[in-house]
Amino acid sequence: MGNSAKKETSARARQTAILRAIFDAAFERFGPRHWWPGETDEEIVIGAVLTQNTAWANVEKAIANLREARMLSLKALDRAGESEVAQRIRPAGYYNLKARRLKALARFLVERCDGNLSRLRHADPAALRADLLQVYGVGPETADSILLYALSMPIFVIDAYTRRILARHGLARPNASYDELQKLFQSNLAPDAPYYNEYHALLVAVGHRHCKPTPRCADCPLYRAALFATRRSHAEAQRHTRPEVV
DNA sequence: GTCCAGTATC
DNA sequence: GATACGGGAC
Repeated sequence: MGNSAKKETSARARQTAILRAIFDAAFERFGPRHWWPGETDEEIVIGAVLTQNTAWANVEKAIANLREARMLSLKALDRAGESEVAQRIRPAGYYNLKARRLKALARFLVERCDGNLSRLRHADPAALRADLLQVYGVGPETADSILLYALSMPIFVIDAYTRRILARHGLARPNASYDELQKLFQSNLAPDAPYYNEYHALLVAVGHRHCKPTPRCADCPLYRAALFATRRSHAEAQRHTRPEVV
C-alpha cells in the first residue's frame, strides 16, 4: 500500500472512531430511544410527512385525529378527499400542503404495493429511494425515514439536528449537502439498520436538548466525547457557534 | 430566498 | 411577543 493510501485508510478509521464515540456517548445518556414511535409501518410513513419541519407533539395530535376518523392508512388516505384530510391534520401545521403530500404518497404506495409496505421490504433501496424522491412532497429526509424506519433498510437519515451537530464539532461544513452528510455516515459505518435507527434518534435527542440554535454545551454528552476525538476542530467550532459562552 | 401554519415553550 | 419545530417545492 502506498503512503497516500495508508493516510486515507487511517483518516477513515479515525472518522469511524469519532462517529462511534459520538454514538456511544449519546447512547450512554439517552439510549435506547425506541424510534420510530409509530405502531405500524403505514403510520410511520404518514408521520414522516406530517413531521416535516414540525414538532412531534403536534404530529401526534394529527395522527390521533386520523386514527379517530379511520384514515390512518394508505388506502384510506388514497380514497379520502384532500380537504377532509387537511382538516384532520390541522394540528400538525401546513395542513393544506401536507394533505396534498399525503395524498400523493398514498397514491404512489397503493399503486406500488397496494398499500402493503411489507411487500417492499426486499426492494432495492437505491431504486426505491429514487422513486420516492419523484413523489410530490417527498424529499431526501422523508424518503430516508421511510426506508429506514418503515422498511428497516440500512439508510442513514440526515436532519437539521444532524447537520448542526456535525458542523459544530468540525466534522462537516455547515452548508454540506444532504448526500454529503449521509455519505459521511454510510461510508464510515457498516450498513446496519438497527444501529442507524438508534443513531439518528440519539442525534435528535442531543439536538433537541443541547445542540439547539443557542447551544447548551455545558452538560452535553458529546462535549467530552467530541473533545477527545477532535479537540482542535471542536474548539474551533465553539468559537463560531458560541460567541458569548466559553 | 420565500412560502407553508398550528402549537409549545421561553 | 418571539422563537423553534424530527422539510420540501417553487
